[in-house]
Amino acid sequence: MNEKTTIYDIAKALNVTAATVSRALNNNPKISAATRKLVMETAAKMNYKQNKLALALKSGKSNNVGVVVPYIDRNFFSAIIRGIEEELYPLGYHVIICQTHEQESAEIDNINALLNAQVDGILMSVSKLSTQTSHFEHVLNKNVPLVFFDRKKDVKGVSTVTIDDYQAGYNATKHLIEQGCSKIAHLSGDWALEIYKNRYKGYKQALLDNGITFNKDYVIKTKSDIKAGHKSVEKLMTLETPPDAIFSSSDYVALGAIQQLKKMGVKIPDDFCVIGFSNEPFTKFMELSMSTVDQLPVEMGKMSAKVFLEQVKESNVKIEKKVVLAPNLKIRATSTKK
Amino acid sequence: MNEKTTIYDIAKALNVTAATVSRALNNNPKISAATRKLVMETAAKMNYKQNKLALALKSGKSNNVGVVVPYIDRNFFSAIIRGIEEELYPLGYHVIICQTHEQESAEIDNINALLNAQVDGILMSVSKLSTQTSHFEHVLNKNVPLVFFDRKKDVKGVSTVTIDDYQAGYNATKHLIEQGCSKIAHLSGDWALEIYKNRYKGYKQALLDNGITFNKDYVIKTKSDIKAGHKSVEKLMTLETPPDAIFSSSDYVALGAIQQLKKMGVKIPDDFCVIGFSNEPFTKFMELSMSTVDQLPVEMGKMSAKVFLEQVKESNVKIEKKVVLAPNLKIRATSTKK
DNA sequence: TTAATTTTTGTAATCGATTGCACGAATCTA
DNA sequence: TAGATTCGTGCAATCGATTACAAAAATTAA
Repeated sequence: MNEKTTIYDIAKALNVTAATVSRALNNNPKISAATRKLVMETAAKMNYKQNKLALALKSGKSNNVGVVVPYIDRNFFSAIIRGIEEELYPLGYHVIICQTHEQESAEIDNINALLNAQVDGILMSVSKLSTQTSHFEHVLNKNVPLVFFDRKKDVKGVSTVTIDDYQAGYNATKHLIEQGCSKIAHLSGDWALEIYKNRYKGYKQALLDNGITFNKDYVIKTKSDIKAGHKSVEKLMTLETPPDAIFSSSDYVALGAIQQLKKMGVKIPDDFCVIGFSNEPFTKFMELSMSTVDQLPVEMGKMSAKVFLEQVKESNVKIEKKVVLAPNLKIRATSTKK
Repeated sequence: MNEKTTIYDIAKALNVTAATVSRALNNNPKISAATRKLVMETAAKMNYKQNKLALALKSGKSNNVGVVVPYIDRNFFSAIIRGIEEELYPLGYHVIICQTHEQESAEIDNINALLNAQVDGILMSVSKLSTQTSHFEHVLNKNVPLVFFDRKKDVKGVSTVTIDDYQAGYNATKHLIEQGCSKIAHLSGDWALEIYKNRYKGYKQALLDNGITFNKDYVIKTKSDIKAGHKSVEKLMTLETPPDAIFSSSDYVALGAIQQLKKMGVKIPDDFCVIGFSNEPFTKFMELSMSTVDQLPVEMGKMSAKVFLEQVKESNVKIEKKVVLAPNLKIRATSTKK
C-alpha cells in the first residue's frame, strides 16, 4: 500500500499523462487550475514523494555535496561539518561525509567516489600527508566546485576559507609577551601545511616587533599529540636557558606540555605561561583552563558553504575566492599572571 | 576534454552498442575476451567513470545511508558516525549526515528528505523531544531498514544497538559503594528516554543489593549541561544528610557538580566521589581525571552498520535485531580513594 | 459561423546505466 | 553436410522524472 508512488501512478489514476502531472506538481503556469488542484490532491492522497534520484539524473544536479576531512570525530572538524550542514540543509542540499585518516590514498579514493556519486561540489581540508595536486585538478576539470577549508594546497581555481594563522600566531605571542614572558618557545607542526608555517611566522614577527631576539632552539616541530608535548618540554627544559612560555600550534601538544611542566614542578602561570591552538572543548574544562586560539569552526563551515554556493550560482564564471577569517584569542588561566 | 564520458561514448568509439560496453565493464561472461579487453582499455583511455546516479535509479539502490543525530559535533555522536563510516565505506556506501537539534520537526523533515533521496537505510538516535512514532513506521512501510542506536523508541520492526545502561548504572554505583560511599546521589535525565531510566534502575538495584536504603531525595532529573550540575549540587548539599557521592548520567553535569563541590570546599575524592557518563574526551584531561562510563561509540557505530547490512542482505525476511553492548567503566581519579 | 488565438494536454526524447530477448555467426554433433 | 548448440552482440525496454514540440481543445475575434 505504501509502495513508492510515481507520477505515472498518479497519471493513470487521473487518466492524464505523466507530463501533465509533472507540470502540475511543479506549478507550471501552462496547467489549468482545475487539473493542478486535482493532481495535487491525488498526489497527497497517494502519498507521492518525488524521487530525487531521477531528478538528479535528469538535471545533472544531485543536490549532494561531499565533505572530506581527516577524522570526523575531532571537534574542530565535526564543528565545521555542523556549520556546513546548517547552511546547506535549508537549501535542499545533503552532506556526504568521508574521512581520510590523513592518508593521501584515501583522499584520492574519496574524491573519486564523490565524483562518481555526482556531487555538486566538494568541500575539504587536505590531509597532512598529501603531496600531489592532480586529484584536485581532476575535480576542477569535471567542473565541480572545490573549496578548501583550514588546510589548503595551492591549486589554481580552488577557493579557500581559512583563518589568519599569521595573525593568530602574532596575537598569541604578543599576549605572552604582555604577560611578561620573554623566552617564548613555539611548538609547531609540519611546515608542508601552510597553517603551521604561518603561525610560526606570526610568532617570529611578534618577537621581533617587541625587541626579543629569535632563538631557533625554542622552535620544535612535533606531531599533534599529548606525548609530543611531554617530549618537547623535556627537551626545552634541558636547554641552557629554558623558556618561560610556550605557544603551541596544537591544544593536545599544549596539554602534554602542561602535564610535563607540572610533573617537573614548574608553576603555571606564575613561572611559565602556555597557550594552545584550536579551542578544543577540553581546554575550557581543565582545572587550570587553557588559553588557546579559537578558529571559529562553525563559522568556517558556514563560510565554506557560502563560498560553494556562490560558485554554483555563477557556474559560468570561474571564481577563486580566498576568505580569511579573524582568529579569536581565548585568554584563560594558563597564561594569566596575577 | 575531461567532460563526462558515458558508455555511449565508448560504444561509439568502438562501433559497438552500449549494452556491450556495459557487459564488458561488468565482467559479464557472455562477452568475448577480446572485446572486453578493448572496452576496458578504451574506457581507461577515455577516463570513463560510472555514473552512480544512473545506476542507482536503475537498480533502486543508491548506496547511500542516512544518519540522523541531534548534533554532529558532540563527541559521542561524531564517534558513532566515524564507526558507521568506517564500516560502510569499504562496501561502497556513503553516509549522509543530518542533525535534528533535538527537535522532532527536524527529525521528521530529515527522514522525509532522506527517503526522497532514496537512501538504502537510516541509522539514527532519536531526538529527546520526539513523541510520535509514525514517521518511523513510515520508513518501514517504504521497506527501508531502520536502526536506532543508543536512544531508541519502541517501534516494531526496528533494530536497535544500545549499551546495557542498566548494567552501566549498576556497575558505576557498585564501584562507588566499594570505594566506601554509602550516600550516593544520582543525577538523571528525562525518563522519556529509556537510557536514563535504565541507568537509574541499575543505580537503584545496586543500592538494594548492597543493603543501602534508597533515598528518593538523592535522585534529581536535570538537563545535560554544566549549570545543571552546579544547581544540583547546591540542592543536594542543603539536605539534612548530604550525599557523599554522585553518579551522573552525563559527563557535563558531573563536571558542573565537581566544579561546585570544589567551590564549596569539598575534597574529591577523599570526602566525595563522582562518576560521570559517556567518556567525553575532556574527562580524561581534567586535573583530577573524571571516572565515567565509556559507551564505546565507535563500536556502537560499527555494530549499527553491521545490523543494517544484515537487514539489506536478507531483504525478504524482516529481522528485528536487538544488540546490547557491554559498557566499560573507566575508573579514574574522581572516584579513587587512596 | 469560421478563422485566428490562446490554453491546455499529449507525444516522445532525454539523463546513463542494466538486462531479457532475439538473432546471426561460429562450433559441435552425428 | 545438415541440424543442433553455443557464443557474442544488438535491440529495445526500464528506472522516474523533465521538457521541447506538436496537437487538440477552448476561447476570442470578425
